[in-house]
Amino acid sequence: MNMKSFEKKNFRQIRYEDKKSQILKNAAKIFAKKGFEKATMEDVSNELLMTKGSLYHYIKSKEDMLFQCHMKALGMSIRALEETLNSDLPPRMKLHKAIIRHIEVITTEFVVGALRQQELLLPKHMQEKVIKERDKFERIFLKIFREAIKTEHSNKNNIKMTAYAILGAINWIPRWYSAEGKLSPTQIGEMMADYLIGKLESKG
Amino acid sequence: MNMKSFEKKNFRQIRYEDKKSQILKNAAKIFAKKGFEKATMEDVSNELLMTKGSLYHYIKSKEDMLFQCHMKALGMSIRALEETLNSDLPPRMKLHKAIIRHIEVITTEFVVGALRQQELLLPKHMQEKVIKERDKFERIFLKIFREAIKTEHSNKNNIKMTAYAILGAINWIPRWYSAEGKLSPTQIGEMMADYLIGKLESKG
Amino acid sequence: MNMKSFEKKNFRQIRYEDKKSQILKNAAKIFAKKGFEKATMEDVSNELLMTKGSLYHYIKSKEDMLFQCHMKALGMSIRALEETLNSDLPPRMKLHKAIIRHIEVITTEFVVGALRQQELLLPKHMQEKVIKERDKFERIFLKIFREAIKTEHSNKNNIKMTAYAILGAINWIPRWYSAEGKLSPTQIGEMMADYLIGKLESKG
Amino acid sequence: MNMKSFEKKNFRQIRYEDKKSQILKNAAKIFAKKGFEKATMEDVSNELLMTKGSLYHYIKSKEDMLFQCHMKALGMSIRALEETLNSDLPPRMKLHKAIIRHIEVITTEFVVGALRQQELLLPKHMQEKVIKERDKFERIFLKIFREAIKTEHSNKNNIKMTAYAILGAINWIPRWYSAEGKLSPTQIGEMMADYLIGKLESKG
DNA sequence: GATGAATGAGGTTTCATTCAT
DNA sequence: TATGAATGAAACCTCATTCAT
Repeated sequence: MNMKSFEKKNFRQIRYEDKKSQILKNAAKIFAKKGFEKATMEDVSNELLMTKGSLYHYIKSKEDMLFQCHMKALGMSIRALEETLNSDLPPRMKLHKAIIRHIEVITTEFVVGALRQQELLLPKHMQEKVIKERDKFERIFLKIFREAIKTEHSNKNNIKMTAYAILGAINWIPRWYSAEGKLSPTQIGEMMADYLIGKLESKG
Repeated sequence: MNMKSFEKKNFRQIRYEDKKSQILKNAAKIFAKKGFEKATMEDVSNELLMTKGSLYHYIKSKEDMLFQCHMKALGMSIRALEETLNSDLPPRMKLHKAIIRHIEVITTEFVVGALRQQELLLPKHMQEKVIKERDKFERIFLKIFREAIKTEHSNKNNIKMTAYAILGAINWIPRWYSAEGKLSPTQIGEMMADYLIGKLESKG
Repeated sequence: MNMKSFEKKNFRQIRYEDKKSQILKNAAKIFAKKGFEKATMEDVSNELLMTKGSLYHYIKSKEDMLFQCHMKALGMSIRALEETLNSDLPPRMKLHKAIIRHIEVITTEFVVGALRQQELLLPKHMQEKVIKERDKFERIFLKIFREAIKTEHSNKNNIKMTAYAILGAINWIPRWYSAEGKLSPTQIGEMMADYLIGKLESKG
Repeated sequence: MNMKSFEKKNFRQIRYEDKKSQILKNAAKIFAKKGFEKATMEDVSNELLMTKGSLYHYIKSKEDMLFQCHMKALGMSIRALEETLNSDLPPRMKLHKAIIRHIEVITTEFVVGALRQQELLLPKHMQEKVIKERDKFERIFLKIFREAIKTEHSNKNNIKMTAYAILGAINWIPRWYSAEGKLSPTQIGEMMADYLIGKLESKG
């Protein structure tokens, strides 16, 4: 393979990845809006101005599409969390930041939020991978959380449940958040973080 | 119509309502487990040891079934809330109780929790009614909440958002709650309530 | 279950089996004419004056249909062979009769012949069952054959290969046999048998 | 066109024919293994380490591919037969040789055998040409056959049918022949020929 | 010549719903 | 009331073929 053909191939690969990414983005949007089962492959292809058949160059099946949306979305959430984990902030601030960042992701990027509801619809073997990834997310969050409350005396149940309470409060946001509302995601994040962490402090 | 036939009809009505109720209960269970679209009418009828056709003596359509499940589930939640609202407890305790009761309902009764995810799948005119009912629920909750924190100075955004945070934390529970876990719904309720409104109480 | 409902159920079962049988018969005919893959479910349903969907009350899939055609056809061949095996004819005559009967089956009944070509198209797990059944057929034929030539000294390879030669000559018949031709299946059978085992008889 | 470009073109033509031949060979193999309809153009191109698109430089369509496979295979069979016909052997030996040669071709070369099953799948106008070629094959075989039994008194029906019996016995071989078996194609040929011609002699 | 991308027609299958018995 | 049978719309997916690069 000479230089030219290499470049050419590379170029095509990029085009391919771009398109695939674009497909997943739109698919996620439509799944979020209509629900996975109600959304048809034609809905997705129409939105992208391609034909149903073309879609199948980029994805293997409708379920594969949902699966990849999930993984991409979870990947985003995880990355946001890891950035925060690896930052130089003091533990309490890390938690604060983590909450805000997650809310930002969940409300703005990639319809992450709405997808959170649709794991059920994946075939088992895909579900397992999604759950594994979701667990990874929760593990990181729990780590940040634990460090933030290290000084306080809480039993294990308490810790885990409180963490879930926080995640629940956050993950529920897409159910009532509207992009047209008065508050920006970041503002909501600030207020939520204040409330959710404030609760912790009151216990100390 | 003589006495006898009247009674007979009445008896039939009861049988009818019983059966219908039983159908909805089972349907909800299956919708919760497989998702509305993946669940077939045959799944539902098999579970009830009847045939697909018979189902239609009791319900109008599959969507109607989901709709009624929703309404029944929301009705339960609302009733639990109203009982609390009308009780003689002090405001702070009412909120505490409301949270616990809602968690109990959501984790034990009628698969209420899982259904919360599936409003999307109803046709618009049904969705509206469900949303109206859900709003009713939230209004009552908000009322209890506001009375509980009356003495504190919070702006409107704060209040509503905090209420949503609480509801989110609760409504998310079915996503991680397992009936086989160590903690009972009531225990979870206690701990959640402590975390979510503990500070309020410490101040109150 | 009272008498009436029992009868009713029985009646329905019979109707069901009848219809299924009819479906398989027609399907086999169409598969034989157009080939399995070229034949569409619509072809089959049209021929039967039903809708595509109705077909699926009786069969699980297109492949299932082909599979059942195979089994039914093989069953016929085997039954014809067993009748001959269990008859009181002398061994030589049994073989003679077996050949004729098989030719009759293969040319007249149920398009057995044409199907013989299409095992390939079944998924592996079905193929195995068909092959098992086909082996059963060949075992019986071989038994009849061996008994017919017991007195002659032949090595094992010879015997098996000769049997296959005979089966091949027969199974190939549907490729050139035309129902409009001058000779009836039975006549063809007589002549074939004469040629294929004539020498044996002259010796016996 | 100067000398150089002429040679160049010639060279290209050869390359082209080579590639085409190779494509047909592989295609036939795959058609034989999976069946024409189950085999995809991608199966074929993968086997050849090219892309789907490239295939179309060499063949016009998938059906055209099957067609050419058929013609090539039949051509082989015919050539083998003609060689035998034109040889100096005595008539009886010619028939003997013809049978053996045909078995050799059918079991070793070019998957001829398996293709024999798939004429059905060609569009009518191609089918006709294949049938014409197949008839040519049968005519030559019949000629050899007739000369071999000239001295014997047989009616016309007898002759044709016996010839078909022989062809059937042979053409069925690929259904049970396995390249790993103990007997070589030639050995099988010898035994088959002995049996099939032996039968004839017994009638004389 | 070679290839990745695009197409679209056509196939199988599912399933909510209706209906005659 | 109950039910097996029938329906038909709609969905997903495949794949031979074409085309621009």
